[in-house]
This record gives sequence, C-alpha cells and structure tokens, in this order.
Amino acid sequence: MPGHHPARSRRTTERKGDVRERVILDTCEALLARKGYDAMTVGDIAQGAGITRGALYFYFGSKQEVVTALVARTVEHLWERSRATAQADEPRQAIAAAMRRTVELWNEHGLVMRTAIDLSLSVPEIGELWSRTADLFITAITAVLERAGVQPGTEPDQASAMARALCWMIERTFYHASQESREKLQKASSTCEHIWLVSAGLTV
Amino acid sequence: MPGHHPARSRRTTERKGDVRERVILDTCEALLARKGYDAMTVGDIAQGAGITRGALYFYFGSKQEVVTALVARTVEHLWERSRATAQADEPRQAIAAAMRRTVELWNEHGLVMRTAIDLSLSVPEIGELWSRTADLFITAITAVLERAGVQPGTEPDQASAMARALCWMIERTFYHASQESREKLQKASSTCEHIWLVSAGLTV
DNA sequence: GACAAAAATCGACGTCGTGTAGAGTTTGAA
DNA sequence: TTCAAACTCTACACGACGTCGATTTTTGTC
Repeated sequence: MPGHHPARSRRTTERKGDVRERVILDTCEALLARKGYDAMTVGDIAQGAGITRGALYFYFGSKQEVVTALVARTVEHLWERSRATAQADEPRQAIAAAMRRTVELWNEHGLVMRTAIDLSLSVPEIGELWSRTADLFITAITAVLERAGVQPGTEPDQASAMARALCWMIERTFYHASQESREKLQKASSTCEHIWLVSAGLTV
Repeated sequence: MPGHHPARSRRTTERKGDVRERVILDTCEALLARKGYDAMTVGDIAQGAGITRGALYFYFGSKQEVVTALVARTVEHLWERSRATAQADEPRQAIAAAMRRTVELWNEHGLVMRTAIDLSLSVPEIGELWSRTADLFITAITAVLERAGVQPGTEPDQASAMARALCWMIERTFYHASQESREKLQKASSTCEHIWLVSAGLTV
C-alpha cells in the first residue's frame, strides 16, 4: 500500500522505508489493542513508530489507509492459511478441521479481524477485503454441505444460503467470544460446530 | 435523555423543547440514512432541525448522545413489541411467529438497528442497550429450544449456548440482508428459520 | 396581564485532530 | 562526486467539536 512512489518493485535489499512501513503497521496494531480505533490518533501512531506525523503521511495518506494496510496484511495471511489447509473428504472431518483452524485464526488475529468487521461500513476498502474473505468461507462451507447431501437448489435449505447464514453465525459468535477469553472461544467453537453438523444432516 | 434539566416529569402540556427533541432525533435518523454516522456532523443535525449548534447542545451533550437517544427510542419500541407478542406453546409455531416478527422489526427499523450494532463498540451506552436487547432474544430462543426437547445442560448442545449462536446468526444475517432489499430479508428469514428448526431437532 | 423563573437560543471562542506544503537531509547508483 | 530519489521535518490551514456568557422566549402564578 505504498501508493506514493509506484516504482518500488523488484528489489533485493530492503529499503529503509519498507522497515518503517512494517513498524508503522505493528505500532498501529498495538495501539488498536490499547486504545481502540477512535481514540487512536495519527500522532500516536507516528510517535509510537518513532517518526513525526509529517513523515507518516509520506507512507500513508490517512489514518484509514494505515488501518486498511494492516487489515490487508492480516487478511493476506488468512488466505494463505486457507489455501494451505487440505480439504478433507469426509464431511465430519472437514467440519472439525475447519473449526479448529478458525479458532486458531481468531486466537492469533482476533483484534485485527474485529477491527476489520467494525470498519467494514465506514471504510469501503476494508469492507471489500472482508467481504472477499467471507466469500471464501461461504464457498468452503457450501462445498461441505453439498458433499453431506444438502440439496444445492431447493429453498430455503439450499446449501449456499445455509452456508451464508452459518458463516455469519460463526463470524459473530467468534467476534464476541474472542473479546472474552480463549476458553469462551473454544466453547463457542463447539457450539457452532454442533449447529453446522446438525444443519448438514449429520445428526449425532 | 434530556439530561440537563431533571425535573421535567409529570406534565400534561408538551414543552416546546419536547417537540424539538423529537425533531432532532427524526432529523438524525434521516441524516443517518442519507450520509451515514461518520459523515453526519452536529451542524448538519442542528441545521436539519432548524436550530443552531449551540441550541442543540442544550438538548444533547454530544453527537453520540443524540444517536444514543435515537437508539434508545427505537429499542424501547422493540421491547414493547416483544412484550406484546404472545408466546405460542407449539415450538414450530413459536419459531415461525418469532421470525415473522423479526422480519417486521428489521423492515421498519433496520437502519437504526444497524447503527446500534455498528456503534456498540465505540459507544458503550449503545453497546449496553443492544446487548440487553440481544439477551431478550436469546432468552426467548432458549425457551423454545428447551420446549422442543434440547437438553438444557449438556455441552456443546446446551440450549442457551445454541440460542446465543442462533441469535448472532440471525442478527448478522438480517444486518446484511436489510441493507439489500425486502426480498433478501424474506429469504434470509426462511433460511434462518430452517436452521433454527433443524437445531431444535424439528427436522422436516 | 404583569412578572419572575425556567427554558430555550444564539454567536463567538478555544481546542484538537486532520491533511497539505515546502524546505531540508540522507541514501545509493552512475 | 554528483544527482535524483527516498525520506524527514516544521509550519500552516481547515474543519468539527464542545463550552461560555449574554440574550430572548416561554411558562406558570398572582
């Protein structure tokens, strides 16, 4: 997101600015945890990164751009992880694996994910990023449901519609649980997994 | 929320200020729809209500207080409506009735409800208001689940935990659907109802 | 209907955070 | 060495917020 100076591609040695950029994002993440988005000021970020406001505006055009870059960095990581996870064939296993992975993601990046959700409305760029991420999950859930025998086409239990609802359930449940504690997150995961299983027709 | 002058209770004739207060909230709601929370300024609200900024600060201490009052007004209405709805005995009927009512509420007050959700984090007062509202729904869902035979105590399918997850599913699904169209809202409702039914063990 | 108290309104002010401008310094490749 | 780019800083202008004190209008009472 270094919008100002386009030609900083193909390069072996790391520019000083690349480091700064990373430090800025790290600082932003820390401040987000400590003060929250509204209370966090551009001056705070700059100070935390050891530069002045003026210098920060060389890297990012606004406070929103900083946070957008932070979200982008995190979301990038989510996508990587999603790609890396092998798709199990057996629905029960697939569901268990997916929930396990989701718990991990929220444990590691809960703060930024919550921020992304919160800012999805006011910062369209972030909204886009998050919605693309959600679509990834919805697609995956849909696949599992269909493999478990849920009809792809008939309303209202068509797989994709159900997948969407289940995705929002997981998002919101984890959103809240991740604010509390790891234990809550684990319990929330169990509950969501159970509902997912039942919805897939895999009753115990 | 007329915090400034406490002793305005028991009164038959309506003060001029009571009208203004209502006009301010109405204006705020309209602006919220047109520009969104961030873009909406205190000056905008005042101008829309036909007064100056200074006058508005006589009624409310801040922009947040105005929106909080608006949310409070709406939430009050939700509670009223919830109380008025008779609790059907038969689970299937109860679920159908609840979803029907939820669709109505989101159709009428979707904008303010979405705003309440968005500001739950940054405005603690609103967070409290909304969380209390959610608890109402969770309690209701729990009751239905238990009446349908879901164990109240055993993990992870204890009724209250499932109810919480289902509540968040409905909230988030309706949140998104109500931004699109009434049709989407209706479809979303069907899907949520289906998942709720299945979760209650009332498989078709 | 007059009059005092309360309610309501206004305009001006100080503060804070944002984003921009321009000038100066460092870095690195030719 | 030199020159352009990458980088940094201080200073400024703007907009929104919230406060203050003075002033006008409304309200209830005699």
